[in-house]
Amino acid sequence: MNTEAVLGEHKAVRVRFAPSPTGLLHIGGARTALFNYLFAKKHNGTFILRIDDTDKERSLIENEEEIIHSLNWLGLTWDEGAASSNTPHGSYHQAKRLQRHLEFAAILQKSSAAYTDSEGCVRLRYPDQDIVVKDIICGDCRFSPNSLGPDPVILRSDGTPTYHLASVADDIDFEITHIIRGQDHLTNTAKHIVLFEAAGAKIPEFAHLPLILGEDGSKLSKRNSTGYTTVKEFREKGFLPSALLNFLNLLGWSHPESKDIFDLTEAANNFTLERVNITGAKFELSKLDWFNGQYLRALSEEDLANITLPWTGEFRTQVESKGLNFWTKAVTALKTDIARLNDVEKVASLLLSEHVEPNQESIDFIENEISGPVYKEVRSSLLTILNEHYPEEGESTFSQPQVKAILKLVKNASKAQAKLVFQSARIILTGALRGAELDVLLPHVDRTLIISRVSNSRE
RNA sequence: GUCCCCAUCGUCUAGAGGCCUAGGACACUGCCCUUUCACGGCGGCGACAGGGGUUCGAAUCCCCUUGGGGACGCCA
Repeated sequence: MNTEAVLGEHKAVRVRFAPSPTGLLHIGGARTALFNYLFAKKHNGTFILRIDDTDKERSLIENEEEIIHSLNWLGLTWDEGAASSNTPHGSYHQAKRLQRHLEFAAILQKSSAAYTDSEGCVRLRYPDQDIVVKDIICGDCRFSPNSLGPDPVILRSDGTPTYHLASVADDIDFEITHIIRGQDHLTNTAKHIVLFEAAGAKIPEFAHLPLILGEDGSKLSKRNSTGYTTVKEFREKGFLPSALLNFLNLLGWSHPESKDIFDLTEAANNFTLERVNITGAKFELSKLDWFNGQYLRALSEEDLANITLPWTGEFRTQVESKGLNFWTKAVTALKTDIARLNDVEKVASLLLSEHVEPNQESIDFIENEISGPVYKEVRSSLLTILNEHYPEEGESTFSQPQVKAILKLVKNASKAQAKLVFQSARIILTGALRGAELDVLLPHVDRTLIISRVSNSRE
């Protein structure tokens, strides 16, 4: 049971990602979509998007739109299915395939593979023998029918199909060859195998992916209070799709050459289900932050400017009026200060504010009995020195050598430790103890702004 | 509770009997670069859950214990 054997049969690989629009796309779903995508690409197969909207009450069109938006944002494009122009099998929305599902249920009832219960539901009848799920990742899992709970409902008392029926019917009709989904579906798969057999259909290959766990070690869900879990949230927090994808790719899979940073093409070329782990993986945000930094810093100047511009927030108009050239140079110089895109507004503020509010760390510094006096001294000497210096002819900003020279004068005007002097200057000019180098930042800030920051700073 | 699955550094993982005094990445930390932060570079800390087997030899195979997770819906 391995993919090589399947390849040997020269059967065209067809996989599907089948989200339910009862919620948004969360990262577990995104990882499932990713692995389906990679498997399809690796085998020159077809990646299909199906919308599992059999729960009429809770399925929302907004959710469906957001799921599709998220998949597109990630770049996980599908070859066939919902929201695609390629739809050889008709609708890929389960709700629209009601007739087909009812037909399937009727066939099952006729062959007594299913029966109507006292409540009016149609249930699948379990066989007497154990059901074995043959899984590429998990190996063989044997279930005795009575351990799977009551016979699964396939038609509700109102006559509508449930997930089990609709999913299997569509997997058969869409000629799905490999079902790649989360391990939480393992027992469902046992039920589905019964359905496939009752339908006389070929049973697809299965691969159950390890679960992505929250920091507390339990299944990551929307209810998980720690951090964010939906792709939408990651997008809004300023993560790059490339970084999120790379991070997700390494949750349960490893590159054969132990590479850490690779794109979708590289992953697809090397992807095999045999390299997928069986153990659940905890999600750790700090690693995602690292990936984000790596991808952000690898961006070209042009891409960096274009991607960061919409994140300038309240400074956007000002940035745009100063021009793309200004922004490109400034954001490139300050890119080591950006971890997530929502840090960009802070960077814009450092370039354009007349006044900077010191953060708590800085206030402590100002109020400290050792550093406080240095701060005061630096503040007044900075004011004096700046009043005597002007940018070169025709410029509104100091050049980097000028900034360096000014800082040197400030440093020499004090007998205090260089470190304290520079930290003081940093607080006065940026409001923070940490951040970009002053001689990198200041050449992008107008002299008038610099002076007003100093005079507006705390005394 | 019943059934299924799992178990290598704090985290993600490499590892398919000797190449393992267990490798990499994140995090943490030290040094260098920097008259300040970061980025970067070079180091450090840090794991085969426990116990029995099998074997000349086990992180790797088997069993038990313990621990963890998942599933048991007219949700998907």
